[in-house]
Amino acid sequence: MLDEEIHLFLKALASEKRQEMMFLFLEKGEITVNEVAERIGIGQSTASEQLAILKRAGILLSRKKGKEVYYFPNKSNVMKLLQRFTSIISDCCK
Amino acid sequence: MLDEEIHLFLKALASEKRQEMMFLFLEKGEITVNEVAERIGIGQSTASEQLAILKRAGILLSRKKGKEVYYFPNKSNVMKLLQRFTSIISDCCK
DNA sequence: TTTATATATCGTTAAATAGTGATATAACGA
DNA sequence: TCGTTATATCACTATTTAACGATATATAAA
Repeated sequence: MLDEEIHLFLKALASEKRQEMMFLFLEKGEITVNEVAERIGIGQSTASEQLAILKRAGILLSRKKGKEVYYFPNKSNVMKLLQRFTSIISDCCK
Repeated sequence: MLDEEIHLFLKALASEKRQEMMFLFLEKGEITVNEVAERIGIGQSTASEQLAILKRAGILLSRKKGKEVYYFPNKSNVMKLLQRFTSIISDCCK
């Protein structure tokens, strides 16, 4: 149907908690796992797992600095996927 | 976070089955509930429920003709939501 | 090297979602 | 009117997803 990449992307965006997470990055640019857990009000392991989902979906990237891992938006990829999805819809559904 | 409308929209698109459904409309324009059930390979009641989710999410509309209900894409609303979402992302995440 | 901290992964439980068959409702045709 | 068909809704079960605490790994600091 939709290619796998877009499917993963849409799935990742479906959860309210993950949407909240995304929007943390608007303010902060990049954030550590623990910071996300605190700000959203979930456990460390949950935050780690949800961030991994966003990363697999092409929405976030991460870099390790010392013992911390900073996550940050993969904005160009998000825009690319959104545009692809938009044009699929736009070209169809006469 | 995201307004409720966009949240619902993204949630509705998360499921593979609902994505398949959407893409049926690319070919056919409008389809009845039973037709959807057959084409996707799910029961009538499931199709009805999933179509209702897509409708609540602003993705489909329906009209009744005799005893059948035809569903069809609410393309203008989908485009509107997609564009709103795109510009939220685009304006952020420096 | 030992201790402390940050993260990821694992096993489990809880909650949300999707699926089914049965049934109610509404419209059509005999 | 009565039977048939299309859909929606309901009660229930199964599947998926999210959450947690415990633990393993890696880095930093004492």
